[in-house]
Amino acid sequence: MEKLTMEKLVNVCKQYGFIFQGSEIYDGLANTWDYGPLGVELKNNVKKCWWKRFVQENRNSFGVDAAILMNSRVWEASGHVGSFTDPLLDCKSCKTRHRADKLIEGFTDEINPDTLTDSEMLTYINEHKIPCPKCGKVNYTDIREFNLMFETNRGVVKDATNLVYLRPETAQGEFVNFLNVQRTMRAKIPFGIGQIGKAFRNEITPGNFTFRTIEFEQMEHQLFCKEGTDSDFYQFYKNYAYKFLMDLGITQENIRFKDHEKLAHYAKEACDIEYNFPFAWGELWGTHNRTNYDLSRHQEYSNKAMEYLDPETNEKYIPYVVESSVGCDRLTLAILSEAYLEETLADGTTREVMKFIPALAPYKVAILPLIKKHHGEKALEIYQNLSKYFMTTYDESGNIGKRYRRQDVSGTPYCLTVDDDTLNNNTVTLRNRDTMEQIILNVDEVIDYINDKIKF
RNA sequence: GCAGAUGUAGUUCAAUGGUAGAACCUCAGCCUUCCAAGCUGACUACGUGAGUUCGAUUCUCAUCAUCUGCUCCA
Repeated sequence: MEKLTMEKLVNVCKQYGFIFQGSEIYDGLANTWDYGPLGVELKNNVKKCWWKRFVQENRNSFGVDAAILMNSRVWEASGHVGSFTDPLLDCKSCKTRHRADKLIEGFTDEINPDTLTDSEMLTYINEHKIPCPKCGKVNYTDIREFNLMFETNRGVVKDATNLVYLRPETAQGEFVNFLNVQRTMRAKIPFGIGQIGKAFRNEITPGNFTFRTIEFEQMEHQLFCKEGTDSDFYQFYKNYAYKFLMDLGITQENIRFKDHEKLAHYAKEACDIEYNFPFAWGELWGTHNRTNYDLSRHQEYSNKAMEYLDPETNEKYIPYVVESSVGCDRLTLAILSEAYLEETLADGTTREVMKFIPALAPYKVAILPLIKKHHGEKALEIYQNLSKYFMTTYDESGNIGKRYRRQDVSGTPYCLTVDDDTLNNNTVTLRNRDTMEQIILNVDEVIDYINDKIKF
């Protein structure tokens, strides 16, 4: 089968109700996307599975849902106000855009561009005649700072004193609540805080479908531990993430580890799991050993002790943090591209099918009356009952084969047909999307049967 | 933000300086006891704005969006 193209995937998502362009009737807004009826179910299921694995199933792990708007001093402490900006300049000769700090970095090791102001960087570049990487000329515009944080204003009057930011990452919400969680949950180190939430970045670059968007959802887990145990936990969470992806049905050939060549200033160790998206390999999941950088910074900026008192040794220390961070939208995109198949069946016909694992499937079961006139009433009755337990859909339009195909491309793992036997003996036929096998069940057994299959 | 390409029903494609056809999909009806069958009918489109013109979906410009490549990616 030929490789799935991004264009095809976008089309399928739109056509079958997974993902639509944001604000579409107004010609959209670049890099925003809306999840449709099937997409929101899929994404919610992704979140449920993650939460289960990273919060629910670990007695030393706790969830939070922090506010998107935070005191601006949080972002001063995190470094985002100062350095979440790109110093950009354009080459006037060939119209390419470059980062001033990267130009200097590539030119010399003698000077750290982070210590220079914009005008000093520009002066340095021009004095040393650092050539444009594209055309080799030295003919640059001025440097313009581009801050990736969205800004808004608290209160009715817009001025600098009430500037607030939409959070560019969710992690700070876990850090600032470290003490609250530790105290209220009586947590002992090592313990973790998990969070799922939106973050916002004013990206200027286009982004392959939902891969890079200006508003996105992160699923993050911060493990607070003692220095010395951090590297072991770092290794553990790398593998834990990998295993989770396998369990979601991602194929091994499509993911790989990639260690960061250059570490961020806070990080001791950092590794990405990349996914082989239809457009290219792309970063999906980061595992970072952030040391005690974040909590130390918050201690410094807030003047609150971010220390943990070890009850056994009476030792006080600022914990190390091992972060496991995955983009929910990217993971959902990976799952979508993984699931879509154009399949040739044994009888030579073809079908489009979304092969999600049952736990991720938007609808778990479709109720199909074989003949609308004869079986519709009974089928609706079954629908009403099953929909109390899981997402159930109902379709009475067209012949039975057509309805199976519709469910195939929606990713519904089970189709339940209601026929004369249902009316006479209370049995239904359950058809499996992947194997095409049909089994006969008593209608009362269906809930238990499906609940067992959709367990994650 | 740069360069290139693209923009006609939900989708895939036509035609045309005198406002557009089809197939599939969808919906309704008939038929149908298990994998896209058949019959009848219905709905739906020239991305947006300006200019040229008697008249623009068609030509020009702008804009918006998407795709590909740069660039970027704590």
